[in-house]
Amino acid sequence: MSPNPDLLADQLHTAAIGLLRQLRREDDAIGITAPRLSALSVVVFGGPLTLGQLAGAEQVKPPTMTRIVTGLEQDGLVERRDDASDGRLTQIHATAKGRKVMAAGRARRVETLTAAVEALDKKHRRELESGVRVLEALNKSMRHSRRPNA
Amino acid sequence: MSPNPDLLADQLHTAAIGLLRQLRREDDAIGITAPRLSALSVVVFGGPLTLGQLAGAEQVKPPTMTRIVTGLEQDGLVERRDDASDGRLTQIHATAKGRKVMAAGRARRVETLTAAVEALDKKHRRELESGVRVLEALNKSMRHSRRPNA
DNA sequence: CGACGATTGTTAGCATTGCTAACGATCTCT
DNA sequence: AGAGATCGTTAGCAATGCTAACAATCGTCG
Repeated sequence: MSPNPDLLADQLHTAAIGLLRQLRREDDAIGITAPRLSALSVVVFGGPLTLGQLAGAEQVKPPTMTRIVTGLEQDGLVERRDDASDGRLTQIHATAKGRKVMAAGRARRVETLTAAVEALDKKHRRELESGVRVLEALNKSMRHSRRPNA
Repeated sequence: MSPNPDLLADQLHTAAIGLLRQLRREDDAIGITAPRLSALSVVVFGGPLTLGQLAGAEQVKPPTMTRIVTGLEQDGLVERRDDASDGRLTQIHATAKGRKVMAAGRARRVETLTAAVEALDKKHRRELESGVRVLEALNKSMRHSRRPNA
């Protein structure tokens, strides 16, 4: 019962991959890809922010975020606005449509997952909740303990 | 403390996305991408199997798996062999190098994650373990409850 | 035995994401 | 004013994922 870190890490990895493969399909079916939905979520709930900040939040390089934002903009979900005080900055604002789509998309995005979670009994659901908490903490710690590399 | 399924599902989704973004970077640094490593894992541990079976196991369409296998083959990690009894089938075998790289890759792949897991105290580690168990069950149930679509 | 249909894998072509490198514009500091 | 830093974009590369269309092979049925 004392979890081996290596094994646990590997199992977590595998489980996360499997989960996302499922969800990606759902997202694709909605007509908005996962990275875009994720970015839109940040813009909608995190208020207007610059492209660089958004890239940082999504842990992606600026060129990648430029394209994602362009896509969202073409779909009318976000808006680019020049910053009044600093001409280099581009503020990304959510549009009304963006907010609407986000609400609907968010609901549908996790529909399958929600159904699966609902099927769990209370005990398992609580276990999952604890696990998610730990997972969130894990993400933060990994994000901050950037090592040079291998 | 009774977890709301919607919220929990969404948090899980977000956490899984964040986790994989981290790990993908590690995988990339190794020189083998996540889908390839995952496929290689199946071939190494799941014995020889046909391309179609591999595609099914990885929940990917055959054309996608064709390219992944081609990549692995060019790296000398797997081998294509014609099936003796059915000329349509292509059996995918792991090479010695493939097995070796797998072992090393697997270790390095979860290195960062392992370090993060190791940093957890016993209580949190056990919570994470329970969560992973539930997650695995969740994946299976989602995989089987394929709905038409939205 | 031969032809038709089903199965398997491949090729071709499209879209998306992710990166690095290089550039233009703008700000800041001297 | 000018030098250097910062921000976003463009360009170009690699990889994944899909659908559509094809070739090859198998199995069955007349």
